[in-house]
Amino acid sequence: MDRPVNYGYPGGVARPREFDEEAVLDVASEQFWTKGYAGTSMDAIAAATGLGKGSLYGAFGGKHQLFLRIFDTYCVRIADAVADGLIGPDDGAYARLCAHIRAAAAGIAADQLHRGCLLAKGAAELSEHDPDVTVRSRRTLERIATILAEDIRAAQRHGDLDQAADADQLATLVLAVLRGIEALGKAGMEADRLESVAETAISLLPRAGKASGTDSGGR
Amino acid sequence: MDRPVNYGYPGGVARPREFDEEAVLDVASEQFWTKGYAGTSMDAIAAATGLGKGSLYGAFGGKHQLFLRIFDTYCVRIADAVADGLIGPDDGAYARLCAHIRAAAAGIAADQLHRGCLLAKGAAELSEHDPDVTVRSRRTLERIATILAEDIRAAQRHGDLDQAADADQLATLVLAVLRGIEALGKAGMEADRLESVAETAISLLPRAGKASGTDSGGR
DNA sequence: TCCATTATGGACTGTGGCGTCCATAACCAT
DNA sequence: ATGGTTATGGACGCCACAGTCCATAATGGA
Repeated sequence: MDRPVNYGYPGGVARPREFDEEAVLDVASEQFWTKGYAGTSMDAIAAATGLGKGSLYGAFGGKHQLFLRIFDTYCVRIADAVADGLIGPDDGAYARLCAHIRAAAAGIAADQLHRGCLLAKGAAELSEHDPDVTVRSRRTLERIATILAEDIRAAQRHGDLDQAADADQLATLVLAVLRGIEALGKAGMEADRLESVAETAISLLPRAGKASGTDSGGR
Repeated sequence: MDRPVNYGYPGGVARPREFDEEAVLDVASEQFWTKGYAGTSMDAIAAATGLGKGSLYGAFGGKHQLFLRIFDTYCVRIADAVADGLIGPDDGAYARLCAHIRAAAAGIAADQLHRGCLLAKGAAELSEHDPDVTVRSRRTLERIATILAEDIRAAQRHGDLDQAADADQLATLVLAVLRGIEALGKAGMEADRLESVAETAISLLPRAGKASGTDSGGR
């Protein structure tokens, strides 16, 4: 039940899978994404993939495990995408950051169905009662924040962002803005205002040489 | 069925309600808030209130209508709370804004159960497929944004915030940051980092007399 | 006291979903 | 061909839930 294929078989050889695991995961992912965890039924996945329930449960264990697996790959993919967009030489780090913020806002604004990000959706729906989801979402956000901070440090080294600013704090703020844009988008805010939020955020980033850095940090 | 009490009765007088409608709404609100819309059953509400299903349906119509009614009052309450905190004389407008941001972050950070805001939770769970919820959440955010913008304009008049900044855009950004902090909180980010996001955001507000206003807005 | 009207609460129905079970099928070394 | 092993797929059991129904209760006017 654990190993799908029986190597080192003592006497017999098992029947092989007839379906493409990745394809099934894609279909299931689509369902979870558009209809949420509670709104997606295993029967619907079975129907959409043409699989029988037995195969589904045999291959993935159950609804929760299936979702977790999809959630995992989504988290990795999205963090990888951020890394692809932001990691690079110091020269251009600032431009990459701006482009990333704009692209994120544009993507959310263009998402007519308000599906949003599966990470956010899954966290909002399940995180409260599902520690597995909480752990994964927090780790992913942590990774994204780290990448953002790294890019910000690069921009600081290159002289585009104020050296006095705390890169980690700034990164967390940028992350909050990105998640906030997503939340506003899901709440139905118009596309152009979402994009304007991105522009405003960019315009407030502490450019090098100017004042208003991180000084009177409350606490 | 519409009017609960029969005034101008033609022949008879109806039996009066035996329960406190507000109390039932409070209990139901608690359930929806902690367990979500899909996760809350009418049976659970009936059990928690001691009511029979007949009374519940007779008084509120159904699950969706009940939720909408709770959602409505929550939206009004939260927007009223923002108004209470932010509306006031120009002198102090900036301080009120900072206090509000800090208070929001602190509140989210202190929310051990990560219940978050019913507005955000409802929107995230239902907005995509429920136009009633979409409309209400968008209107509420709109109202909050307007209040924020008004306060920002007051702070500009008083000379605390840069007059050159677009108050509406700044207000939307602040709103995005607030919603973003909430999203990060629900995703499991630590309390002190959430509060540091608030401080960073405050420190980046365009203070009067300093540069870095809304100038090279992309596009 | 009787009546019209509405509230009450629990039984009941219909639907849908998760997970299991099992007869059958495909596989390959012997 | 046989046999041990795993895949397949659909029927099935079980449970939870939204909403309805109805016998009964409470109320004040006639």
